[in-house]
Amino acid sequence: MSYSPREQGVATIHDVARAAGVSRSTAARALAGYGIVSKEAAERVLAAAAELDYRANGVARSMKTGRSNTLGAVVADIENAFFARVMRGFTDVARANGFQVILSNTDEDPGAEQSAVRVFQERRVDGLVVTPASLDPTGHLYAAHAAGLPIVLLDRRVPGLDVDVVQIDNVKAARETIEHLIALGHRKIAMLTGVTEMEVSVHATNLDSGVSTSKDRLQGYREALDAAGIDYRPDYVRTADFHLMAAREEAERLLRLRDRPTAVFATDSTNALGVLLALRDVGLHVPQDVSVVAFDDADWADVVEPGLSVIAQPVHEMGRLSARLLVSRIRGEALPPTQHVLETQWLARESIGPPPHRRRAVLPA
Amino acid sequence: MSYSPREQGVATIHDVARAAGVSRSTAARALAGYGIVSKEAAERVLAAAAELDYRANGVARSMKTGRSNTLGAVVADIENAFFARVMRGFTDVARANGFQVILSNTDEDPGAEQSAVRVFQERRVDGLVVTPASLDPTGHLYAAHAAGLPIVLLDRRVPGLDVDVVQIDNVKAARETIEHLIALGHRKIAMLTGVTEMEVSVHATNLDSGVSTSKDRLQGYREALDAAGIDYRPDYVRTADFHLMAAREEAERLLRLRDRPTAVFATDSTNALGVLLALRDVGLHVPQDVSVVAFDDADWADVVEPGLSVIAQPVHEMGRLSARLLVSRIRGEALPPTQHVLETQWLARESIGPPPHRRRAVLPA
DNA sequence: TTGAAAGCGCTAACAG
DNA sequence: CTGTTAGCGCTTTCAA
Repeated sequence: MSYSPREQGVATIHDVARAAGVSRSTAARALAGYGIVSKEAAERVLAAAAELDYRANGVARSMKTGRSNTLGAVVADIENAFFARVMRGFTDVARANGFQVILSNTDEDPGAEQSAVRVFQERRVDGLVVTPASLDPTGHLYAAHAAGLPIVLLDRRVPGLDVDVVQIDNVKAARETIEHLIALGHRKIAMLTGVTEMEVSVHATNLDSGVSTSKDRLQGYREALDAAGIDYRPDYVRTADFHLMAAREEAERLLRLRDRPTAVFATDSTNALGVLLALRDVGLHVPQDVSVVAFDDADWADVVEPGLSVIAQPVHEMGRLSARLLVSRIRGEALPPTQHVLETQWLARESIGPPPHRRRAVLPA
Repeated sequence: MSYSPREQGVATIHDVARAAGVSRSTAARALAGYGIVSKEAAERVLAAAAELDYRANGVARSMKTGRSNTLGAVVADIENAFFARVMRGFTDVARANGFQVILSNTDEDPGAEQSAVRVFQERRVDGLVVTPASLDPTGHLYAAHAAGLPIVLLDRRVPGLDVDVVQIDNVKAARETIEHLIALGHRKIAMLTGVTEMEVSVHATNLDSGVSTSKDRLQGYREALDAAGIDYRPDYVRTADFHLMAAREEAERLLRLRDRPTAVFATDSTNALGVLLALRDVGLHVPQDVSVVAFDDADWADVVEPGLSVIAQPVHEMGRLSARLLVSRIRGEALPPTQHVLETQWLARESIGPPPHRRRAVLPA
């Protein structure tokens, strides 16, 4: 009991070589399948390796080669269906290319993101995919990029960081959605969004310098209102974090406004769920009293009554493309950094309709 | 352009030592904070490290120490909300203890699981959490365990593998759920479940040798029926993989049986969603025509109409406990392997009620 | 309190 | 075709 029990795959290439009666180099060549080895030697090595249950030591290999065959993923929250699906696409492509994926949740906390990036650098990941938690303290991303680490930004941009970005056209998707509601006759359209930089963007003077998903979606919202000559009402724009109960509370506040909106635009599926819960709490009906529309085609969107109209993002493809970009950059196929804008899909279901004809100033019962 | 751009954190401890005018050993001691270093030396080293933006090379450290500070997670499908939440709990505790988490999806494919375990061993992870995709070809888990790698089984057992297991009492939870339906008057109770080992277990003669979540749930289902003197009907037990459309199709088949069940028990939230979709397709109402109950308290369970009654698993705690067990085992606090059975919670909502009084042999319209 | 030196297991010239 | 050799960057005795 005096050794550590952590002697998994205790056989080294040295042991294999000795058992096969060859040198370490020959054993290495036979095992990793490079260089030239005679058939008999290779067979003896492979047999010895099987016999000893040899596992190559990936750590030693990484140390020597400088590559870890590992990709780091820094996501906001793996519990959010959007990120879970994106990661699924990402890991599939990564694995198909021989890369493992290390995962880190930031919970939208820039500090957590910073330390995750640092740890990943120390681990010598070969590339990094990040959904940046903020615009502001991004020095760590610049530094990592400057140090030569391939980075892909997923879902969100960072100003001035010249790397590949995979996202959708959030401004356009939001604008078109709001235009759609306006065409139906709505003029009192509220928006429930995540916290990301909202505090900044709501008060920002120069919106078109904006980045970050929420900021873009807010901009699209405002553009549509502007074009229709509808005044922007700050009290119609609420921010919740990405947790269901927070969304529900904010939504309820929205629905209890004296001048209640006739439509609510939720920027993700958790917020949408919060809106639906709040509508029930308050006793309002969709779409007769309030129309609802949201980003992301959650698996339940077609099961709730009425079906939720959504802007579907190509979640898997966003993950897959991110992985492909990272892999090709790691392989040195260095194209100039590009912003990849994927297409969204509008899925019209039953949760939107014309606004109620008569304004009701008070809530039912 | 002749060097690789992959020179992140190019400064080594050697560079830091030289810049600080000390030896590598002293620099190492100062940086990692062990041994004894004079105050001035430490200060010079730290300053030099900051100046050079030094990042310790974790790969080299792992090579030397034999520890990677990394935990491997082999899960069936990160897109499934259950696993996503479990992983959230797991990564939180792992990170709090200084471990990174490497993730691998198996998609319920034993081959993928096997190669994932192999890769993790090669990467020299310090511990492994696994939701085994099958009972059968588990040689790789035995081998890894025998080689001294700490392993925790999550959600599912494997016969004879003497390691910590974190799960709920699936037999009991299923039995009580079915008993509840029987108490309401149901006698025609169907079950929609995942593929895991169902093919085996449905035809197995010796069910109580069973493992695997689905098998246990099936057993609980059968025990409840037996106790009530209700015959087991194979046509009432359908298996779908964990994808929504497959679940929907199987559920529809169930609902189109001539002798339609009056209640459906779904073993996870995706299957539950499939049942709800199928009910709508077929034009049946919950709970008047059919009662529905499922495992896992999905975030939408309270938003659909009527609210879905569920058996809630302590998802975060399952992940957190798995991580705690792994960490303490890695630290050598070796308790005997234990099976940790966590409590479920029955959340009664509106999706269950008494069966319809009159049997309808044909479907509406 | 510090430095020299050895070595973790592997890969990759290079020489044979 | 095969073996020798020299490290990758770090930690850790062991002497000084």
